[in-house]
Amino acid sequence: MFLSVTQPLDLAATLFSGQDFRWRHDDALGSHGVVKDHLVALRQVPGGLEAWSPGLGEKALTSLLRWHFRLDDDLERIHAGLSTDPVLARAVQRHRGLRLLRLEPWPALASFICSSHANISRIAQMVEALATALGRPLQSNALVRHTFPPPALVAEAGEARLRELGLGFRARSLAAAAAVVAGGQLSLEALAGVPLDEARRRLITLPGVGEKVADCVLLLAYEHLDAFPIDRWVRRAVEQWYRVPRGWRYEAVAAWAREHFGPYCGYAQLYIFQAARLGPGSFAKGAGDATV
DNA sequence: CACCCTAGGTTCGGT
DNA sequence: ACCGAACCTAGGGTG
Repeated sequence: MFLSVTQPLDLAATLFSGQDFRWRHDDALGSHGVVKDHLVALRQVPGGLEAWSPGLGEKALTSLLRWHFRLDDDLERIHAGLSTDPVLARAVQRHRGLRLLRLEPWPALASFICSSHANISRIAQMVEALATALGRPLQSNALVRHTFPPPALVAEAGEARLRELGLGFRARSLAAAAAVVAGGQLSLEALAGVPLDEARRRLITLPGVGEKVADCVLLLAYEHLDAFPIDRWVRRAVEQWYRVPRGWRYEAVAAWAREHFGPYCGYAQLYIFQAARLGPGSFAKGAGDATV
């Protein structure tokens, strides 16, 4: 089916920007991924998206995509608000169409526990291994993808099995966090609507979840657009571009960001992250000579 | 081809 | 409270 999209949308940039790790590119099929246990294939075409999902009607697929791509966010207005800052204005202009994604809490939490000390392709590899080994197959013709396994199954798999799947030292944390969630000691459902600080405190009680991972989950899965996850890219960027002092604690930088960028600082983080990785002026190895 | 280093962080042990 | 190091492993860079 064709889905008309009038909002700015750069599909490839959005899908592979390290928010969701379930999307893969395929020359023949376009991009395919798994959203809320549905296999979805997408291709960007003039005026919108060509979308396809086995077993989903047009109405259901439309609402699934509006949900995932946050098509109800008025991106133009958010851009305008952020563009009062000249540094951000340039990043927004360059990466126009890069959108925040909306994710389910558990897959997001598990993915970002895996993100520790790994790059995007490595994270995607771990997440895919989890799904392939423990998830339910979703098949259509030659294409097979898998649902993301629920907490109980990940807990049941245990540390040793997760290590076999290539998670390394993250296996212990993920198995333990899954057990806490599966056992009901921490309800991810009950976190919805909880204020940022309190939700953050609760998430951080989970093994493998620190400030950065908690903020990623809150931003992407709990509608906290004022969360500002700070990884090494973002920290380096704000230190260099905004003269934020080196050595500021995480929470000090986050407070500065909320003050400086306002209630949509989560979107600001997205563009800063992308600009830091992809330049110009990127800190990425070798990016400087290619793009400047 | 062997070796070194880093990658979207968290945790643990020592001041 | 505040640093510093270790932690698995894949992948790219260097000798």
